Amino acid sequence: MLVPHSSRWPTSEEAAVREQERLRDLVDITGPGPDLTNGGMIVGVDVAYDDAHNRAVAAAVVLDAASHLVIDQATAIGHITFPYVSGLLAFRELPVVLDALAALRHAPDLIVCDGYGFAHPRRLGLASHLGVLTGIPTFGVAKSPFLYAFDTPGAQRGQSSPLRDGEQIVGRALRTQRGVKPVFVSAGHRIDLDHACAHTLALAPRYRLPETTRQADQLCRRALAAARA
DNA sequence: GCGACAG
DNA sequence: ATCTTGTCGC
Repeated sequence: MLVPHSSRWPTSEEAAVREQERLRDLVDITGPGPDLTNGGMIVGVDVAYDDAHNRAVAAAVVLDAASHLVIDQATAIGHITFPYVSGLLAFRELPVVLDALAALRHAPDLIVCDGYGFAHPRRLGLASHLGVLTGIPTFGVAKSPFLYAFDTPGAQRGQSSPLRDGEQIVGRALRTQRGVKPVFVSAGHRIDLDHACAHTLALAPRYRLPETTRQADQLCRRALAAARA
């Protein structure tokens, strides 16, 4: 797919924060997102790290929206150019993620990220950031509540509770499987929270994490292991 | 000042 | 994220 390489990659934390403040005004977390009732492509992205060699490998795996079968996939390897800083994860992960997305045959209809979107100190988590850079609808599914508060959702699959930053609702704790910890969903760009949660639930019929994330996670780990050897 | 802190 | 064995359960 075509990916604009016009994005800026700051090297200091101060410049990164300024870039987030510039991009957050471009985010749109309203609307139903893409209509996938007549088919479509959902892509999951994830990154694995090799700190010893200062390298990162990203994977992008495209699933058919209806069958959840893998129809395309790509990986990319790159140098780590930004440290892990809570709140600035996008600057560490997205450069190599964009390279993996660029290697796909076609542009997907929806991107599922490992992490947050709107639920972020400046409302620009990596999912929202990636959405603004690509123009493609995105949302985030995280494995921990980050900085935010929530009440334990009901035990049944599909039950949820608001994820709160003070009085503001920034996402949702969603139970994708009975008897398993919830995941934390937030809107990224060009799709609202309700639709993001519906997609998350549909993508997790058997496991806690959506199939997109599981496939991308496995692929980038395999690719990193292959690069080491 | 100290600890917490997506991946 | 990553370092890491066995173990309980479907």
